[in-house]
Amino acid sequence: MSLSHALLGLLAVEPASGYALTKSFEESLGRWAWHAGHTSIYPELNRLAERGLVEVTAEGARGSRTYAVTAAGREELRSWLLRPPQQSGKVRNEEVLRMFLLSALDPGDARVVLAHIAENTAAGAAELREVRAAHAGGSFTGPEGFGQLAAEFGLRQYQAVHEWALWAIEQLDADPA
Amino acid sequence: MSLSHALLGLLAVEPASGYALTKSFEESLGRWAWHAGHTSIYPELNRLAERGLVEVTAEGARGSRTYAVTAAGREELRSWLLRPPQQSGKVRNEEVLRMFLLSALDPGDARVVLAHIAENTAAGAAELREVRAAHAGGSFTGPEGFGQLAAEFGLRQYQAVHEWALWAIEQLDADPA
DNA sequence: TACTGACATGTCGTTCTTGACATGTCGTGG
DNA sequence: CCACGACATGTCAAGAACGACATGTCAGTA
Repeated sequence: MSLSHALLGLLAVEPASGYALTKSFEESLGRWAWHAGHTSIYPELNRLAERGLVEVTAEGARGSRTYAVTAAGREELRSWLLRPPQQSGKVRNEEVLRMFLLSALDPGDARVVLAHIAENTAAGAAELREVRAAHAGGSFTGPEGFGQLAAEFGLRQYQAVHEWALWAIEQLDADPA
Repeated sequence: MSLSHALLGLLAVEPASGYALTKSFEESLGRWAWHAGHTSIYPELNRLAERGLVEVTAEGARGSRTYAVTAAGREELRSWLLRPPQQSGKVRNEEVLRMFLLSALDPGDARVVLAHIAENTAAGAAELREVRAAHAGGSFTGPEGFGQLAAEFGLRQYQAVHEWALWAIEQLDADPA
């Protein structure tokens, strides 16, 4: 299961509580790579702890527990990341699905949807340019690098989709058959 | 559930059997937008038929049934596609997850993974350039357009990730901290 | 004729995910 | 001092998805 690796990855960069991890999923990881709510995260953390891949390193206010990866967890994460990517990874993305199904609409409707996409991706790109600026100048591994690599990735992704949408509108206009 | 809309979308472009839909998921839709196996597709088709969104229009050899969307199904699909995209769409993508977790590796390992990514995306882009060439010249709505829009989308996606990987390697080389 | 591989559809138990519900703490502002 | 919102963790039932298993047809070929 990939959720376990997502958690190991976040904890490998920086120890955190279940609550903090949930926030990470909401704000960055979950928007791009792997969605999960707290109802999946807490039980999974307990399972990882049972398997000895993470451990509680501190307990704070309001019953919070800070988890960190163990040596075994770090090794498991490394071997997963270096494992040759087998084809047929499960992909789920509702936004991309909408784009794939555009051809099912008549050209007028398709133009509307494409215009929405172009607008949203432009807004997203603008947002990420600010994030990137805020993270600029740090090192590229560790917590700093995480933000930078991710922001740059998302930004390029948004730009690519934005340009694709503009291209598609152009095609529709040129070929109203 | 998005699976139902994926099926409606494919059938709206062109009537097909469950088997043909399964192939579509394996070859294009499932690689980019929404993964599903035949064990999800067949029961869902039956459910859609019960709800009156699709219907069997022909029965062929080996017990095959060709489905087509009904007027109600087309309306449902259209309203879903035009619906304002609410934030927090569920995303799942193991490959992207790997990219997000790169910062958890030491720079040497990260370079290896990034090199793999650069290689794979270059190969994927080359493959899609051929697909695009094969689909060139048709109309942009209907079955033809589906292939063209999708191929172009995937190609740009691959290119963006490829360039991101090269950029990331450059950053690592420039900043070996 | 017999074999093989693609075509074609299905069930079933296990596992995963989700949304609703539940509980309690702590800091801030009215 | 009380209310509120953020912090913090959890359970549970319902629904969805996956892998393994199951069955049968049809065309080509050895």
